[in-house]
Amino acid sequence: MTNSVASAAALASSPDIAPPRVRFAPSPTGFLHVGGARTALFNWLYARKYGGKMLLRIEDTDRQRSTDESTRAIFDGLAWLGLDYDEEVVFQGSNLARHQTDVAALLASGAAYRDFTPAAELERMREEAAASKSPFRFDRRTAELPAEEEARRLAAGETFAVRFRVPDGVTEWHDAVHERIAFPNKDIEDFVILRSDRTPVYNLAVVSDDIAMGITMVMRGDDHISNTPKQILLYRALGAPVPEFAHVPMIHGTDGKKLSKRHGATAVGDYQHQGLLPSTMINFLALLGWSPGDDTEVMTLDVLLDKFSLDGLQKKAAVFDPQKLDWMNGQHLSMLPLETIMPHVYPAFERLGVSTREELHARDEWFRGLVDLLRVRARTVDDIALQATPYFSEDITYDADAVSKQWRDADASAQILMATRERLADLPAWDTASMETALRNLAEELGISGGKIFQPLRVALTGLTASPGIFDVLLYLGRERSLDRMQSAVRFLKQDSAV
RNA sequence: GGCCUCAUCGUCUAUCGGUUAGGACGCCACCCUUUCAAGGUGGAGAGACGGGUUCGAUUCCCGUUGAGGCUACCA
Repeated sequence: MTNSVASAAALASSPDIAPPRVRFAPSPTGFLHVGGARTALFNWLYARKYGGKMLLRIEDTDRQRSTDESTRAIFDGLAWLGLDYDEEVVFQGSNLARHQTDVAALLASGAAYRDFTPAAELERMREEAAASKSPFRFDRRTAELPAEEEARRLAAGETFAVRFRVPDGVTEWHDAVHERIAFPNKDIEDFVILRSDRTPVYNLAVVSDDIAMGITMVMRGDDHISNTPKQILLYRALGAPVPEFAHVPMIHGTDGKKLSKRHGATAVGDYQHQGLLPSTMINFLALLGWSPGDDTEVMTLDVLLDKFSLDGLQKKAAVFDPQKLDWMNGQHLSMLPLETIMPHVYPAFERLGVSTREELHARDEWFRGLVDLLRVRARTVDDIALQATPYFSEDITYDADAVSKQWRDADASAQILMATRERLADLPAWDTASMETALRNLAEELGISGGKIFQPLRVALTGLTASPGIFDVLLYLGRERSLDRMQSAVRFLKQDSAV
């Protein structure tokens, strides 16, 4: 919401908090995952609802796995969904100096210490612990090194990692979705905050950046719950205010396991290319792990914004149901203003080779009318394009089932088709009202039901048994093409009965 | 293994101590109807288990079970 009147109205209903600053912080190591997109959505809704700021931070500190392509996919995905953000995008990798400064401060205050234990040695201890089935916790062997020994090893050029000195006690917080969560500090080991190559580890980088960005509310997946006590400890040691936390539930696949590639499309881009509407994705994702509290289901972004509140956040993981997604897209397809869906329709026609953008624009009014006719019976924009094929291609292929069902008696069908063609050819005007009058009269004269005429005609015109109303089909196909198709059908039927 | 989190129809959810436990997707039937959709009506379908607290528990507490997450000098 960029509209100031609207945001002022939203503010009036906001909780008694200062405008929140939230962030979406994906790591660019794959495509924008639906889970990530939902986290972004909730953050966005929260920021926009309460007049706050939504920031974007790319956590690219893992040089091995981070790619520019992936960063672009995140930007593209957010843009497609219509989730914008404020201020400059922050790239975590460029904050290295600050991260190191923060570690130095922690070292200076005694909140952290140097650990000279070689990685291989740590590995060995971990394996030993695993073998004896006892939990491994760093034994603090280097937590209290005498100053002179430390100086000596430093001078000798020994490498070291920096570990946070976890204090005694219990670390707890009030989570916006889980209420109170507490971790006894004895269960938290002295975790590494700076690697021996002087690069920061995740928890330190996140806290350092969230402090620098002035983040007041951290909303993220609940797989981060166990990172939270470590981060809270870091905030305190750094002398910074601890933000609020909201841990939203995970999204699972149909088998109850964490959503992954096995479950099919998990990248937002996949759905975009399958002809899903962005408003559907938003609507569907919002309802996974959040509820407006009433029975409203099909919603556009502005309605979502109106209804959103932290209270509706769920604790339980939600299963991603592709069937409901499909249904919802069908709802959006028929409910949204035609202008809103048209931009998504043109690319589908091109992608599926049904038509070209130039051709479509050349007779845009006709095209929009056709889309309007088809959208109510489609579930994706690709469906629309596929169903529109008979109105674009020169040739027509008769579906085998359609032929055997509706043209069972070839001679009779040909007779009816010829009579039908004659009446339509004589029509003074090509409009649905005249068509209907003419054909209903014909049916009465022949003493048959309308369906006996409409059904064979539908096959002749589209090759299929399913289509929009038959008069609309005639209208959109046009007089010439309709009459041609009927002629071809008669030819086909006569040939067929001759064999 | 340890720590943390979670638990209402197959799935998404409503319920904030008292309801014939409501809605939606999916499934089935019927209606509408020139077909297919859409729409309408109806149906089958749930409080994991065991203890408490209470006049009364899906709801509050404890335990069990199950599920998920974390457990790196990854993020």
